[in-house]
Amino acid sequence: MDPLEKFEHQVRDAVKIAFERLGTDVPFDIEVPSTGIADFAVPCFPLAKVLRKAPPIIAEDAAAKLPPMDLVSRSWAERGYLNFQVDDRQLSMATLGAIFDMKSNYGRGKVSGTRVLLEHTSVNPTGPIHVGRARNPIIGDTLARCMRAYGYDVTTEYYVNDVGKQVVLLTWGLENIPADKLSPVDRDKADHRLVVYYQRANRMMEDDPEVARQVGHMLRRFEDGDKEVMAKVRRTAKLMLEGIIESLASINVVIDQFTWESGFIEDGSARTVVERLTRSEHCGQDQGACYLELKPFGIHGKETRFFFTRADGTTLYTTRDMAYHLDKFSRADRTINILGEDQKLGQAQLAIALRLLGQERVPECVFYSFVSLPEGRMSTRKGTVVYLDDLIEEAEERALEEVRKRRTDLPGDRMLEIARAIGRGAVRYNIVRVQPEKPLVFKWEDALNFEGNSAPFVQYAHARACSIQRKAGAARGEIDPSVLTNEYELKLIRVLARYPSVVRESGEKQRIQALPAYGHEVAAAFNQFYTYVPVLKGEESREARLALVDATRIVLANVLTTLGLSAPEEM
RNA sequence: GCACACGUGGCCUAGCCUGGAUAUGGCGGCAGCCUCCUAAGCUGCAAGCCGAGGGUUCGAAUCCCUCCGUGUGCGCCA
Repeated sequence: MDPLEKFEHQVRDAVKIAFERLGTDVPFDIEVPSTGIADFAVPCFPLAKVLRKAPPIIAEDAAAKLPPMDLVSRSWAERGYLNFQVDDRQLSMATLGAIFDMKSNYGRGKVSGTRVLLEHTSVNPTGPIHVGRARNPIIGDTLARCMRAYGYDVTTEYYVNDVGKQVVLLTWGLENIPADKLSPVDRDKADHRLVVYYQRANRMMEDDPEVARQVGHMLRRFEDGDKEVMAKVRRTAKLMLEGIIESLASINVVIDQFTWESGFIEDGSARTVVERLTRSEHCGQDQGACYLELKPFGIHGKETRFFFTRADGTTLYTTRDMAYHLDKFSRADRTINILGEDQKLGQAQLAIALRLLGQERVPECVFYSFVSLPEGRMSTRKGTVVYLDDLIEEAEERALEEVRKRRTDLPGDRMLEIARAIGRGAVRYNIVRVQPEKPLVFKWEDALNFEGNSAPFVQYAHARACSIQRKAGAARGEIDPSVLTNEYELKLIRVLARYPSVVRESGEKQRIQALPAYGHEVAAAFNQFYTYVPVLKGEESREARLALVDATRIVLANVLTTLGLSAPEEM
């Protein structure tokens, strides 16, 4: 339930009537002025041509022809715009009414029943997640939450890459490298314990042709479908995955399902894709390897051929990915992939190939730019990586310092709990607040920012609201919103009223960065209210103000939850 | 070379899809605010040819074209 809806409808109806009285029925826009000059505005410029009059005159004329509106307190013409200010009392009642009716559901859209399969993360199980890759689960999980809030039936999925040289190499390393030849493990966690084998195996393969031969042999057995090798590799991937899942859990990312790449080899569906593609008129062969010529489909570059088998007939990653997408289409109405920008060409090729298979559906993709370090690109080999686990640990430690400074009264475990909420939240918030397609340079000072536009800023406002409520004691009876008349109260109410439209923006249009921005706006409006308007000593306004605090608390909690952040009751 | 993205005060960023009033916030800087609900807060000040140039339009940060800069891709890798 959107409290602003009925106001906008009334404005629209009234403007339609006014324009008709001026002799036109051209469609018009209603906008929300960014300057805050009015609640709604209708630009009259497009009518100038039709009515052969200057826009300011049209606005004046139309303003004079507006029918009476009970939800609007003021309407006026200004610089070619028709402006409207909604009635404060009506708005307060509608907004607080909607929030108290819906509580934790305030802002949610209608349940649509549309099944969405959202694939995200899907990092190769060869090492711990580093902050470059961490953009993926954070964007994916936040988008999933936003879409659920808007009413979609969302399932998240991780596509586990347990096929190919990387995991085979890691598996070889686990079997053949004695523990005493390894560099020390920096963290007692499955992925960190295993990655040293991967790094070591990589070096050994480069230096020693015999190792390369052994790994090559293992890979061939794997691709021939050797059950023993496949099971071994899968076990390795599973082990690594445990560590990755643990890291994800620490930033509140939970994945609903895991699909294993090797499954598409086992069940023959990758093979079926090959057979069907081979029948395409665009299919060609180069020394036994099959490809599609994609030049006619707008693919540019040095290589326009899209290979889907090797010379020995075995399938490639993209072939299996096609089988995976056909499987996804059978399970959901919409499929969304969160991918790094390096996947763009691959996805374009995939989309064309799927169409050649007769598929009308194509996956929707959200691409994000890479996170780099000030000194350049992250690379596991060069050791220029920051692991997500290290970032989280650092964030929590920094947060704990801050909590200790402020709250000497709390027991240690409570401090730790709050520090966790803050540290982890700060990490997520700082990733989602910028558009995915913008490049991101990782800087500790930004990632650990606890003030201004940050998660702790929003969480702090929530904690303040809770604190007032704790001190207020028993709940009130009926409240009269018409006593909420000062500028801080009204500003806050106007912000709270917009939440449903922000959920629509982030969930339907997939612009998740709108949500943290809105959270900041609510918190800022509340902090101003908090500074200048006494609540507990609010005398005859006390009950109404307590209701406003409660409404704000509900909205802040809803925003935080949808962002995957916790809403601490004290900080 | 070709393709795709990004370029907004010293730094980071919203707005771009769907053109409209004075371009959104934050960090940093400067100056203030705690006998009163948690100062992770609040107030004020300084700081912008919205990468450059052209076009479309009554009107362009927003749409189109060219150029410059940065990133990414163009494997019988995954």
